[in-house]
Amino acid sequence: MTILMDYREAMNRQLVTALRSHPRVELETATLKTGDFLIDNILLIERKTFTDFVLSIKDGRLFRQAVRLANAKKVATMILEGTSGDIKAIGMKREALQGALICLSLKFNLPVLRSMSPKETAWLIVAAAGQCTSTRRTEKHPFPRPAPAKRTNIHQQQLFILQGFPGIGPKRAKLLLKTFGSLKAIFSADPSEFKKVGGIGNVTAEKIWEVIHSQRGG
Amino acid sequence: MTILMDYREAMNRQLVTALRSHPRVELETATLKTGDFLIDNILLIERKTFTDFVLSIKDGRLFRQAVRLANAKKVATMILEGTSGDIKAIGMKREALQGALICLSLKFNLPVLRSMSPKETAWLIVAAAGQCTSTRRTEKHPFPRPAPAKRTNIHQQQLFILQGFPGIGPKRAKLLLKTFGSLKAIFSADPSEFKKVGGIGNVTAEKIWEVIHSQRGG
DNA sequence: TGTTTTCGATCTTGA
DNA sequence: TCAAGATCGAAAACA
Repeated sequence: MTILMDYREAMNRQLVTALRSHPRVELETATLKTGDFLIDNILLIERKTFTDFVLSIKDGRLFRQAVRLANAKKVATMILEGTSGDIKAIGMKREALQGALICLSLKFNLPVLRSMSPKETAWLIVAAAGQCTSTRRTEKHPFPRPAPAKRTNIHQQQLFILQGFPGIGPKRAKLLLKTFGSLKAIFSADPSEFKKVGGIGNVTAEKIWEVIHSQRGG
Repeated sequence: MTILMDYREAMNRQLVTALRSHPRVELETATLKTGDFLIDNILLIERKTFTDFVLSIKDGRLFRQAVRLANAKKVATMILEGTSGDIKAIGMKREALQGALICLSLKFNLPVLRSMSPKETAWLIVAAAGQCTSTRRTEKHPFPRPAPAKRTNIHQQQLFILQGFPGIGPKRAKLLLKTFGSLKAIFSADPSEFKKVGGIGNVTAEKIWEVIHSQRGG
């Protein structure tokens, strides 16, 4: 079994030692674009300590990573490492933790395994790899992935585009889309119709209309 | 939110009480073929105590259930209820537990959530249902879009907006604007017209059109 | 199948 | 110390 390990993880002595101690494991260091471990090009694993976990929630990194893991054409999982003492020390509310786990598991189809120590993390990696590879030998895909809950949200993209207009931030973008229903309706509206939307005045309405209708060279 | 609860779970007083205490929850008892809870016909949940869990591994019931849950066209998850003390009391080895969790998560694509008590199980059910049913959660906090450096030039603004569409970067944005002349013309075009622009093919054309015309709730 | 474009990530610079 | 800009590489889409 060949484990490609991201170079960052290579600095974790305990984990590396534990992995090397497995006779069937061949460990290589590489630069992985997504995830921390790639086993036999089948199984993709992201390892996070609780501290990492909390930080990556705060800066929104967690969910971007989750999307990418789910989109990779691999079996993907996250291993969350730490004890209940760690959670308390960080000061994370249990509800917040559970909420994040629900989101990862159900919205992103990314299962989360729990580990108490680097040593157990190593064990989990090997065990998971063993189950995935053996699965592959017997049947190709025993159970098709449940409906891809992933699928980038069109609504989100529409809001994103609206925010490109001058004077339009998240709040007004949401109001506009709610009022008009679709981007097409917004792009076909008159300045006077914009002003009916709360928070948009004369100046902003005119600017938006101008950007939409301005022709090349005019 | 309507929760269909299997009649066997109805005997769990603590759980039922906790569920009823949620104002938005409408609780009904039914005979479910698969799983223990079905929420809004979207989310399917199997609840197990550690004791159940161990027993159902031994008699092979666990994996048959997992197959059924995975095959149901719903978002499915298992809630494992109990404390670490319970595990010890049962005498289950940690490796065996982890092995089973790996199998459920990766082989059967059935994520497992952990709960300490019936009360927390109720909380988990409601929270999970909330995340699965409401796409509105993202509506509340749209991600802000980083603004461009210069906003003075109208032409630049138009290009910036076009780059908000999927698959559109600087090159294609410029080509689009050059071909159609104004944003208005682009937003009124058919997918087939997009494809005439060099560098834009089927996939991108359809995506753009979808973002423009997609209506709220459809 | 080869080439181009986009997109995410990292690195760097400057406040 | 953090944020915005430039750079780089990989994946996806085009032809």
